[in-house]
Amino acid sequence: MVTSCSNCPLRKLDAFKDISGAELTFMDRFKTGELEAQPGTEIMAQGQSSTHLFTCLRGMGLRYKTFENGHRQVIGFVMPGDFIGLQAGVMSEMEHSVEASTQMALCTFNRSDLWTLFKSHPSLAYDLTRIAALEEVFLGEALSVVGQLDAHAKVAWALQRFFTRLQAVGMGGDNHVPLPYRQQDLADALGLSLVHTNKTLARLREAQVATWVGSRLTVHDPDELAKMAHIDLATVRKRPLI
Amino acid sequence: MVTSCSNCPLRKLDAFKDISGAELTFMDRFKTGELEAQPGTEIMAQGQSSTHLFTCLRGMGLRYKTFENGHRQVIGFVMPGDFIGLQAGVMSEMEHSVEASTQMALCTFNRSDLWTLFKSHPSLAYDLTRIAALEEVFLGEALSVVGQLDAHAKVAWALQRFFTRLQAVGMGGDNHVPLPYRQQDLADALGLSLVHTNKTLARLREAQVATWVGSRLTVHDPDELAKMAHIDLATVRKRPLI
DNA sequence: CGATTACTTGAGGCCTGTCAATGATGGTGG
DNA sequence: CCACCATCATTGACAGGCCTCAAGTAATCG
Repeated sequence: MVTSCSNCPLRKLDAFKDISGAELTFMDRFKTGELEAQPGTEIMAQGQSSTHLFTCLRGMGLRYKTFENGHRQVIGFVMPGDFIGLQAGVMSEMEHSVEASTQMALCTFNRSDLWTLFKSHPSLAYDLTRIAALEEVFLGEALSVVGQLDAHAKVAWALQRFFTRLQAVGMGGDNHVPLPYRQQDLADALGLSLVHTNKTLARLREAQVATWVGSRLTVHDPDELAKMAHIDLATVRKRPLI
Repeated sequence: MVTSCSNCPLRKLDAFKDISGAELTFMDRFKTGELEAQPGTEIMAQGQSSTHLFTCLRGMGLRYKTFENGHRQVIGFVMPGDFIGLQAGVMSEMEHSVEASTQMALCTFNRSDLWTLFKSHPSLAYDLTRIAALEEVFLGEALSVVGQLDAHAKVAWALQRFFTRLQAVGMGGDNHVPLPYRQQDLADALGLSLVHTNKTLARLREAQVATWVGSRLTVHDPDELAKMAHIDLATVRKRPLI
């Protein structure tokens, strides 16, 4: 049973931009199907091209790069509404891998239809560019955090981002969200060791600011968390959904 | 005296993709003029929108974000052929600032014409998306380097990237390129202190691998440099020029 | 119920930051 | 023409944040 783009549950959310009826109709043709991915599955692989592009419909995953020496950098976390494979779409291949952390449902598109999208629906093309620019903004912020902040602020920033992003897509209650990652994932995202990440999380827990236990992140003091993250208030942007 | 896009000296370079005559004609109309920027000048400011977009024609600059606590993260370095202001173009505002390090010549475009570009020239829109994706790739790589490598490898990576990128745009001789930045800029890009960056550069110099003195970077041993940078050989991509 | 995976906690060491002082260079004004 | 100042590069000493090593607990699974 495949949900049509017109009935997409994500599109009802406030976090995503509205699009016109004509574009919705195109999207329904653009979408070729759905794909279920099991936890631990690699959805796209670094250095490979792909005939398919995806949008995350349900579930969560992560993007990462691996070095030849075994080190891993988590580039970002994939959540409902995220587009996957833009790099494979407009360049020869992906520069990072994408892996499912939970079970995921993905909308699939044909890469070969992308050019049609650009030719016949410039507003969708514009949205796609905006998505790329948003990704660029996020990476710039991540780079800044990893480069300039200490471990305490790094972890606070990550939790803050998780919280607001997941709230925006309607997951979780008023002071908690699901967070089905491992501490190792967070450590690899922030350029910290697992041990130090663990100890930093413990401090945040003891300070009654945020508690991340068993796939659930509870934020007791959002203001304090944002303050520790050294970020001027979260520019929550409406994002295009493709 | 404004150079037309058809005669753009950059377009002759091997580093940039060719485009069709029709698109060149459009580019000539799209380009509204040129702008000279003096060293130290802020070209675009973090948090502001802009009516103009730019392409770097000559000279070099840098992109950076500043924290409220005064820390600065250099997001990237601007070189000839780089597009500036995509974020301001497709979103409300820039998330980082851009500043001239040397005197710069910039081609200027009207932001309001961007939509026309998307509507009438899908292949240019495609190129623009590709530019955004390339930026994303670079930031992902930078994030990985800053997050995972030690100071020695970080500096080696940066010098390696400077060298190949500047060679690609035809600046410098066969074993040297101009590098008109300050050590502080590099330190802020890599998340290192100025002092440690300086000492690391000294080690690379003593090891006869690369020497960066007085705005000139000389690479004595490219292979060793790439090896120290822990990067599987530099995917040198042709990039779109807009 | 042994094996596996993830989380937790302590101890010790090193990489890198901070502080501080000196040198080198270039621009400016008396 | 030289004293003065500002900017940037260099070098040494010292401290601390974070990493590594190591061991133990908890939870899940076949």
